[in-house]
Amino acid sequence: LRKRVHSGAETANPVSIKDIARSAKVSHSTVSRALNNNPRVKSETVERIRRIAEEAGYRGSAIARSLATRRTKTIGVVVTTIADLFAAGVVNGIETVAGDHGYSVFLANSNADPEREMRVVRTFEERRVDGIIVTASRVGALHLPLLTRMNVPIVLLNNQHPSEFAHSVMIENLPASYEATQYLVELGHRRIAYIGERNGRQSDTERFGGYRQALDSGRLPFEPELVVYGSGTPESGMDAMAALLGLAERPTAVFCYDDMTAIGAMRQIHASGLKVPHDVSVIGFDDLSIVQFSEPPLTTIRQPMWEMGRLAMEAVLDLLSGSGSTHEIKVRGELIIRASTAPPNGKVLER
Amino acid sequence: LRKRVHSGAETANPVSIKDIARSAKVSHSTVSRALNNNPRVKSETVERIRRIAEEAGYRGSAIARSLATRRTKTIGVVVTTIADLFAAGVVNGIETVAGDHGYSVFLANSNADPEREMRVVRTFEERRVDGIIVTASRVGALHLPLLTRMNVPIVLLNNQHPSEFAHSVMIENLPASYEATQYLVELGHRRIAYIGERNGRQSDTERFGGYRQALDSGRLPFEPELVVYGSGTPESGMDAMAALLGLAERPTAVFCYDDMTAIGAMRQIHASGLKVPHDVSVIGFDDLSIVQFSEPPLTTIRQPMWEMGRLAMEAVLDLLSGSGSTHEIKVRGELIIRASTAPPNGKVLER
DNA sequence: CTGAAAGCGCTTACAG
DNA sequence: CTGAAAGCGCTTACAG
Repeated sequence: LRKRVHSGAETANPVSIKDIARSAKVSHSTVSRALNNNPRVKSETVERIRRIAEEAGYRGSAIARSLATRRTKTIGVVVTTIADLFAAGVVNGIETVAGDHGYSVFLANSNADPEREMRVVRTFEERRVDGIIVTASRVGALHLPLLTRMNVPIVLLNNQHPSEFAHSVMIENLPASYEATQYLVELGHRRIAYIGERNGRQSDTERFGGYRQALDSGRLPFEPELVVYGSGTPESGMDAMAALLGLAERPTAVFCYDDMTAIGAMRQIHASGLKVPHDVSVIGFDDLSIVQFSEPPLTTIRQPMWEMGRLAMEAVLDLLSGSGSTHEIKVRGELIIRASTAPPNGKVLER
Repeated sequence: LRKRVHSGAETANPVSIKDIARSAKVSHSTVSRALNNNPRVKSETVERIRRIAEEAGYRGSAIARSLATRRTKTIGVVVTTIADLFAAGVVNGIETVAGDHGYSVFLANSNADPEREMRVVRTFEERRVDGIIVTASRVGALHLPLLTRMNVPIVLLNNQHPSEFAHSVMIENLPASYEATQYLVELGHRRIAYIGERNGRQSDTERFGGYRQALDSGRLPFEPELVVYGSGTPESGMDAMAALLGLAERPTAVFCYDDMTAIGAMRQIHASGLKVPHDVSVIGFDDLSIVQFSEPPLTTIRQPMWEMGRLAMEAVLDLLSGSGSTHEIKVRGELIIRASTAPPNGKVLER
């Protein structure tokens, strides 16, 4: 059996509206109307044309339609990297509802590289995307003005600078972090650390804020030495945790900027011969699908990633329908209690 | 500060080639040539036109260009779900090299739903993508004939049915699985289990094949009761492991279809009060970025996901350049030894 | 209910 | 080196 190998050169032309007009002995205008279910064309004609189109394997050109209608039914999604369960979850939500509404999504990684970011903006402009969703990326901060120029709806998801130019979907960082830290306080912890994210900007500031407020309302002193920074990777979480474990008086609990950091923190604790939660309790943020299977299963704040993606896409759709609304959607996180948290030194909580 | 809220209705037209032709007092043909660096146009003219275009914020329409050139510089990527570290890693590789070559990627989730799969195929046809990459999806199996009809290069990545219609990038399952299992044999294990993936088709068959061959060459009997099936999720890995632990004589080691299954298996072992690797050694497959931080860090077969994505995209580019080559790319897995494997009962290996 | 015509914004032979 | 013209495959007023 000889392989059917495609070569770029031999592309055969797909059948067009004209071809089927010829077969049906009508004008191509009529074909267009029939295929678009225009009520003005006789239903028999519609049927006949559809049948012919079907037989001919006709597939309308979205390109030509876009040019004529000036709508591409396309949205651009930019993420720092898709190889990250948070971004992937969000994109999954976006793509699913986009598809349900006849929209296709262009996915672009920025890799936190300014040049790539510029390229992405440019590409989306040239592709004439109808809308843009930016997920937790620096693109928003740096190039929002450029994106804005395109005059299409832009929705920022957990982005650092929800400016006056764009709509947004954001997790409510502060109350969630407050709740997480407060839970540690209630368990009886007195030395609670925070491992932040150096490049987390507003998200980090807010999560830190919730931590700090919970300490205050628990009447615990704020100890600067208990706040260290990573970069949102397990490796950096390990380093940060190592620093905390090296303290004269080490913390008995640590609240982490995100799950990846928490996973690294747990690894470091174990590598140091200590146990989670007996020696150190750990809380993450995100509730990535895997952390319920970590050892021990991780207590964390759930961010409904898929839903957030859905909300962002729905905001775009609403804006495209001409609604003049402003979308500033706040999503609540939820504390999910698992086995990585316990009273200090494994003592049972009393009161 | 009043928010600038975009409404779908008010879209302003971007500046076109005609607008800048008017400013430059040349024909739009000349503008087109200048912008495309056609050597026939006088370099001063080119410069002047470029400057004007720059000032006017001109951004050429990829839509119009696609219609004229019949090339969209677009490729369609279909995955079962992007919310999966394997798919996400592959897509990251694809998108990065696509972007480097001026291609944009349409991402579509099939969610293993036949209707969605059909829709994806249809969409890619209408969008006139220049090429398609299908990642570990049933789409390949079910709708390859439909995709083939489009007459564009199709590259299957770890797909079940690399048929005669498409090009492929695949991990070499058998030697990798053989190596993993053989490693367990060398450690001294005599009862080695395999947790497969019910829907894994060819991949599962091959990984099982490697397992089986390694048993043979280690002169170990094949015990059907030591082969159980999950579905590639941690939950299913837990169930499968529970079944193995319930055996009269339980295995001392288990080779898993993938890392997600292995993570579930480890969780179950720990939940049963046993230890990895002391009581049961575990090996996964994939080397997802997180498993080096699992407890204990997971021994696994590394699949170079990003590279595989790159290779798939490069194959598409090669085919688009008119090469008549056939691409059947085999990638070798690599055994990464970490702490989830040890001799049975923690005995030190002797010999 | 249907057709002829114009137009969407480009590219590219064909002339000069 | 540059322009006029045709065409890519659709949609959509405008007529009838």
